[in-house]
Parts: sequence; structure tokens; C-alpha cells
Amino acid sequence: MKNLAIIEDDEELRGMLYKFLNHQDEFRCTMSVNSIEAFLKELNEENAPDIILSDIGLPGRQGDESIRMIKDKLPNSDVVMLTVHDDAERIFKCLQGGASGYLLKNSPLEEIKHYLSILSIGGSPMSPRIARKVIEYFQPKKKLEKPLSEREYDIVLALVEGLSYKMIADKYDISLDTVRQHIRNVYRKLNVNSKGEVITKKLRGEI
Amino acid sequence: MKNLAIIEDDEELRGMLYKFLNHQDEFRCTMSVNSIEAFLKELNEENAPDIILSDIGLPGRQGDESIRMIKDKLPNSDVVMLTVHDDAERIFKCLQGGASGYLLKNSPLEEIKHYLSILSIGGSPMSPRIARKVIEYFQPKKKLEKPLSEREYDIVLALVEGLSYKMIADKYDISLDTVRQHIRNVYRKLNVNSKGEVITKKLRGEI
DNA sequence: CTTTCAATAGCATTTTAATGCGATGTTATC
DNA sequence: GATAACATCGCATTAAAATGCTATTGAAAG
Repeated sequence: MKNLAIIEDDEELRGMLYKFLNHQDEFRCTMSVNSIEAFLKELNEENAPDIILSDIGLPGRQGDESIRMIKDKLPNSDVVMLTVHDDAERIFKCLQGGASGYLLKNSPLEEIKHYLSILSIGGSPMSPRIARKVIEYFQPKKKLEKPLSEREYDIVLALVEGLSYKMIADKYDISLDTVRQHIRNVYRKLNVNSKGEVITKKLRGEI
Repeated sequence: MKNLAIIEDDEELRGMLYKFLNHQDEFRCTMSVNSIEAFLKELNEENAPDIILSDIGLPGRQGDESIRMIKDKLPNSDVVMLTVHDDAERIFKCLQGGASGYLLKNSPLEEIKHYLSILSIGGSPMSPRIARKVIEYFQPKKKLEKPLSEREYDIVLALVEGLSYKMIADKYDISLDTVRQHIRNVYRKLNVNSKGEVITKKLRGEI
């Protein structure tokens, strides 16, 4: 039996969620409020939730801010976002803020219940469309017009690891000038002119 | 009606999947093979699949290699991995290789069917435990012993964007020496001594 | 009221990185 | 057998970054 808090400013939806979820054996709704402020105010030892189902689009707040405020008070709770927004930026901000799941508001109540029960088996509830966005995040956005050679790629990886030119030369047993030459070529192919830009591109999956 | 290919070396499991999924209205199994090699060999215009359900642990191959081989031939197909492995590294390699979904083998047949149908609505099938791993990827691994100040954080973000000290000074309307000072402090707090390391740490979620 | 810390700034020095130019040998490809 | 792409190396110069040291101001904490 998990304690559940619902934070949602749409009275109708909140009422429905409360009524439905509170009837389930797995959950007990100890809080049902319309804002983060109300949530933090009402919070006490008795009603401390294991799971917080929270709207993201609460007035005057960024969504990921809300999560941070909650996780700050309840670091071991699972915060599940409930939202109509499926844009990549919002999703990632929330995930970085510590959200344990991300559900779309158009999900049926039964499905929401099912998703929430996934938390108890160590999983993360995520609507399929959100999962798609997240997966796409990992995939290289576009093929390079000018692909890097193997050696050049080695050197990019070394840069990401924080190695200096000198250290790279030692690692691959080539001269410092050769490292310079390779890096020149990498810069030309990637159309950049600093180490930092190469690292950023690599870690963002653009290489 | 989607064409489906099953690549799985466990004969029993493959048989079950084939029999079950081929009976569904949504799918037609046009291929059922036990290796990537067999798959690529049998592949032709007639049986070209929209969805490939593939084992990851095929003998002598890395899993993500398999995906790349498939996506190379069929870039518009959806490759869904079916595996017992839930370690982060494997998952991310497969996602980077172009997988559209990632399911655990212990899922019931009905659930696998349900997950696969998610593809047709533009979603990504992902077992909850996998989703958890993926979400955790985005979340800062550990709290910094020495947290960065706001200004320092601004400057870290600017470094990630590829700005030079001079550009950062202009951007925030402070002197070059102040930028230097902040960066010094960031290096001390993060225990590094180059721009590149800061960028890598930031993009890996360690800040 | 002192101590601490963030933010600002300056100056000097050394190290590293970025770039221009030229060069040789290998391996594919046409 | 020319052409192109890759990998290697050298030298020189300029630009940027890293670091050592010092110092002022304001705000928060004790």
C-alpha cells in the first residue's frame, strides 16, 4: 500500500484521479492539492507520500522547478509527471530534475493506475510517445557529410576523456604535430575551431 | 497490417513468438530466423519487414552491431530488441545503434503484442525496468560536494556552448579576468584542470 | 561584529591550443 | 599511373587557456 499525492490544478481531473486511485487496493491518496505551495504546506509526517503524481503546467512555474522543490523535501519519493506536453526539452528538464516517470494526460485512468504500479517493481512509468522521444535523444541526429576517419575518431574520444595533445600523442605513440594535424582535419570536417565544440558535438550525439 | 520478422536463436521461444504473433490481425510474420546472417540472406522485396523483433545476445555478436547491420539495409524499419539483459551499457549501445524499442524476454506474449502495436501510433515499446535505466541516465549521478554558484554554472553552460573566455566576458558583461577567476573556482570545485573536462562532466550529467 | 563566501578585477607567467605552410609514404579507386 | 584520402612529421607563429598571487565589495551566517 503506497501513499499517493496528487498535485493538479484542474479540479475536475484531480477529483477523478483522486476518486479512482483511492479506490484501488495499492494506493491511499493522502493528499490532493492544486499547487506545489499547497503541497509543501500540507506536507507532514502523517501524509508523506511515496508517490507524487504531479501536473507539469502549473501556473507560473517551469515544471522541472516543481520537481526539484519536491525532491528536495522528499528525496526518496517517486515523482511522476502528468502532462499534455510532449516536447523534448520539457521532458528532459523534468527527467534531469529527478522525475521517475512521465505520463500523458490523455491516458485512461486504468492505464495510469497500471503505470503507477510499475514503480513498485522498480520500473519507470512512461507513455509510449514519451519513450520514443527519449530514445530518439540517444540516436545520432544526422549523418556527417564528411565522416571522420578511424584515427580522427580515436582522437575525438581522447578529447572527450579530457586528454591534452601531449597525452594523446603518448597514448597513440605519434608525434605532437601529428595530433595537431588530425585535430585540424577534425575541425575542418566538423566545421568548428575548438576542442570544446568537438566534445559538445560528440556528447550530444552529433558525431 | 505490418510485416514482422523474428530473429531469435532459441528455437522454442521463436516458435512461440511466431505462432502467437502471426495469429494477430495486426501482424504478418514474413520471416522467422535464428541469426542476422540468415535474416540478411533471406531478405527480399516480398518479405521486407516493417518491424524486426530481434534477440540481442546472438552468438558471437555484440547486439548493437546487429542493429546497425539491419538499419543499414532497412533504415525505415523499426528494430525492437528482445533480451534478458538490462545493464545500462548494452541498452545505450543498442539505442545509439538505432533501436526503436527494448523489451525484456520475460514479458508475456500478450504484452509483447501490445508493445509492438505501440509502434504504429508513433510510440516506442520499452519494458518498465528499461525505462527506469534510461531515465536514470539523465539524472545527476551524485551531488557535488562543492556545489557551483549560479555564476559559475552560467559559465559552465557557456563553455558547453563553445564560447571562449573573451566571449563569455562579453556575454555577461564582466572582465576577462573575472571569467578566469570563476573558471579557476569551477576547476577547483570539480577537481579538473581543463575546459574539456568541465564540458564532459556537464554533458554526462555529473554537474 | 567578525568570518565566510560569492562576485568582481588586475597583473604576470607558463602552458596548451589553434593555425599556416610544407612534406613523405601508403592505400585505394578510377 | 594519376587522383584522392589517410596517416605521419616538422617548424613557426599567434591566440587562448591555465595558474599564481593579490585585492575590494557586498551579502549571509555565526
